[in-house]
Amino acid sequence: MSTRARAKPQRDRHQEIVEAAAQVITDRGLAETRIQDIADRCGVSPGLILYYFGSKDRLLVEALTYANDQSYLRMSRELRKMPAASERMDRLIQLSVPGLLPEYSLLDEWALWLEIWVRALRDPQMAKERENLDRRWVQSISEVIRYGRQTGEFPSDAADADDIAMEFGAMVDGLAIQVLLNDTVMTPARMHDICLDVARRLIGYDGTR
Amino acid sequence: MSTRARAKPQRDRHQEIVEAAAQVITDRGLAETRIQDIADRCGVSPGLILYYFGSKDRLLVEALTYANDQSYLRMSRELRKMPAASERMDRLIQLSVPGLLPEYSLLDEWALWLEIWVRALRDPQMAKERENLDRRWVQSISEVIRYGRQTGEFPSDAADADDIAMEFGAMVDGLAIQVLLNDTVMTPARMHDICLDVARRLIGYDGTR
DNA sequence: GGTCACTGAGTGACGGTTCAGTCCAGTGTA
DNA sequence: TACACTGGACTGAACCGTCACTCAGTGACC
Repeated sequence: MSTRARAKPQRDRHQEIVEAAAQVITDRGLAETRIQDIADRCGVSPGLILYYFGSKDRLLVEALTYANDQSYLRMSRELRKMPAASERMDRLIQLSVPGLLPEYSLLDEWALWLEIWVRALRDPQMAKERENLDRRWVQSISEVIRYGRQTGEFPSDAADADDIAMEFGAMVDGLAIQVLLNDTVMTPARMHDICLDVARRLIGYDGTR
Repeated sequence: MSTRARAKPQRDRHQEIVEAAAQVITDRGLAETRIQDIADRCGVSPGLILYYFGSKDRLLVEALTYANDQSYLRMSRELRKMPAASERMDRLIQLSVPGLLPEYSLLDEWALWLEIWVRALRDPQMAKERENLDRRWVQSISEVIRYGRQTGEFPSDAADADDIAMEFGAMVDGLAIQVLLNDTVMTPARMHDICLDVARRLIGYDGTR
């Protein structure tokens, strides 16, 4: 019996699998992610995963970059809604602190960065991809700075926007790692304070905190 | 006549295995590290590894913390040799940039940090260990700052030494990740420049660069 | 003789990959 | 409308290499 109708309504399987994979990776970690888990999550056989992606590795890389892509786009969209550069900067900072906002915990997103980094150590394709992804994030910082300088909201006599963005972005990465790993000293609130502080010092605007 | 020694010269096997494990992890990555590899590296059977450590996991955690320990101690020793605080600070910075000094590439050390972080995501013991290790590094930064203030070499009117150290340490982490992953924009030299620059700005001393 | 470091041959589980075959939608044909 | 055929999505089971871990045994030393 079991005249199994095509259970799933024919949506884009490729997409569906990538999303499931990203989910599994955040849940169990890259090293503990099995094809079976991904298959289970979209109610499909392991064979089908390979049918679409050829190998586990190809899927993993795609899932990692896809997930990062998504959160980048979400932030981009958010920022564009704010008219003032200082608002954008403050929001950008909020959206960089893992665990600060209950509605966007970002813990998963940051955990995926760690996985990307480790994989990039030995996988040249991942290394290249990682650089692209990272560049984009730093760019959106420097865009906010330039935007503020253009509108006259930020002073224009400070350092090069790209340099500030790199420096600031690096600090955010370092702090986020600690927060993500549940450091007892570096809490989300403290990271948030530091970021606001440093941003204002580097860019030269004053917040309304 | 003295009794003939064992085939293996009786050195502390425990130690030997931990060192071999650390080596293998840096070579192949945590995920690709097999007991067999470690056994091979110290010319011993896989059984013996388990005989000493009970499980692979226990050995891995010990190896990761051990390796970190070693490089911390090495830096500590180095710094103590320098009389001037500014020299200490400059050396500390040199010893933080992966791939800057040919004699201490530090690439391995930083790669191990990445592995520690990922593991700490899901292993509470590793998370705790990671915090201890990290705290120590940050502390040695703030010690240098306090030392410089004590000797009058650094101004004492700037921010709290611990705060500066955390902030600076976080930035170093973030930059080091990029350098480690062969970023085309963030080279060792550039990271070095940024670090010197930021350190001088934060601490308020002037370098002789 | 007893203990301890150590070996090496298992063993069992796991998990990626393969593959032969099933099911079905669509298409062409009469 | 009925039927045959095709190609692609999908399954389930089997395959097979890999590894962590076990254990019975060995030889050296006290």
